[in-house]
Amino acid sequence: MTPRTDADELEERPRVPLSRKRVLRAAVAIADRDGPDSLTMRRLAQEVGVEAMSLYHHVANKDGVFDGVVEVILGEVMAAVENVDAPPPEQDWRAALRARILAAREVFLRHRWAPRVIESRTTTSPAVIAYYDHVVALLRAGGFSYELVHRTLHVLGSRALGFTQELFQPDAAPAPAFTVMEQMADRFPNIVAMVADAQHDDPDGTLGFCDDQFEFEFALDLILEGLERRRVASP
Amino acid sequence: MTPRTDADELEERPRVPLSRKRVLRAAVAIADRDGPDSLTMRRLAQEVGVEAMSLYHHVANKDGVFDGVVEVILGEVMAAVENVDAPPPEQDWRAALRARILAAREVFLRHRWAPRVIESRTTTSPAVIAYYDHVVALLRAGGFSYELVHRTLHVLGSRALGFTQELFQPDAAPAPAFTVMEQMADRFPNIVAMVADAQHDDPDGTLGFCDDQFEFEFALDLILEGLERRRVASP
DNA sequence: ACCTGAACACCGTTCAAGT
DNA sequence: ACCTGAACACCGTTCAAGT
Repeated sequence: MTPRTDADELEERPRVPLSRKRVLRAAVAIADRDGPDSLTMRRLAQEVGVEAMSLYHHVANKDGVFDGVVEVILGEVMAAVENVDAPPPEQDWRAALRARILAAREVFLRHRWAPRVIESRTTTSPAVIAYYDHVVALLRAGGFSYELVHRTLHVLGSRALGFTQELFQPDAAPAPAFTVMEQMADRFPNIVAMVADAQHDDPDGTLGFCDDQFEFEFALDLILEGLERRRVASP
Repeated sequence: MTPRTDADELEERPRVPLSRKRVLRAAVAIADRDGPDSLTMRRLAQEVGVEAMSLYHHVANKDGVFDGVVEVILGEVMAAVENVDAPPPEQDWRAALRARILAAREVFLRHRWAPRVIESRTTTSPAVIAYYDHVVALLRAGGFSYELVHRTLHVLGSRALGFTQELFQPDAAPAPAFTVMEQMADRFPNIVAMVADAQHDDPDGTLGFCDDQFEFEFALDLILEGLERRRVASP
């Protein structure tokens, strides 16, 4: 890739022809800035300096845009995972997988909207399958039977890619005021008590109630431990 | 509830006034039949025999419809969980929670589109929070510290409600033909090998490659085991 | 080959008007 | 109070026409 190409792709000169890659990069940029809901064909066309109908020469339709966006994100995941520094899986599969998952996770911290888009696809992207293919290889190298590999994919689910879709965040509202807590206490007494207990341990709230990274690693390690236990138990 | 009321609600007489409950029940019916994407205000109005604009007297807007749909579904979950036959959590928290989660899961097997709708809500439904409040109470009765309860909610995630959103189903295509397998083998050699191994164990394919219920319980038990281990380890 | 303008069929939602 | 018809501002997508 020459410097000239980069410059042409960044500036919006009518000369450089529209390409699928440029369309998809613009789509990711819009989602990063305003979220995936604001990604419309008209807006995307505007971003690349063209009329909406021109996009259809490079993508089949709007679903095709989202499919392409998933490809782009998984390209970033693959790059992050390949650069990981970890022991070979034959020696320590747990450390090898853990390091890769946490590296993949960093991509989704940069694109927090991406999990939702990936889960919205009706057919699984080949790029996602390719990622899981690598996970299968790693687990096999770590001494897993195919059967246990298969179960592992189900147990990990999207966590293998480095994200979990939380549908309930106890600390969604950052440290709600006491009055709000009192109102909530009627309907959700146990959760309110749990939050109050955590605030007792950390009165300044400096740590934040949910340390996402800590919680992610806690859950991941619990699961990896259970898998190792089953691996050594079965021949 | 008298028989007369039931009849009035089933038939479409102009006499029985529109109500929020009737709107939401119709919304669930449409989603059950054709999926949540086909749930539009105009279609929903048609289902209850009214013009689209009349709906706005009973729901704030389309988001309000989906919020209400989540309420309806969680009503079914609560009913299913209350009828569960399990030991009290003080005696065996694992059996108590497991039975409730599997009961909740049955609701989502009846409404397979519901997980997607629940996860699409930007603010967590109070009905969902109420469900998790019960889970917190159960774990506390089972001897969990508030800190471990909190972590448990993160580890379980939506599995506490009885579903997991799989983004990769190895058997999505039911037993792909050999030629397709050969093509896939280039890109996904390890997954293809895994599927082939499973077919070797079950040549007729009668079991199906992924037994959803089996996989769900395998993952759930692995997690519950890890949680119990941590519960007894911490004071 | 690539891009465009006008148009179509659909949305969610508003508003003033009906009963 | 509850429901409606017409209208508005937006979609994704098609099509025939431009260069």
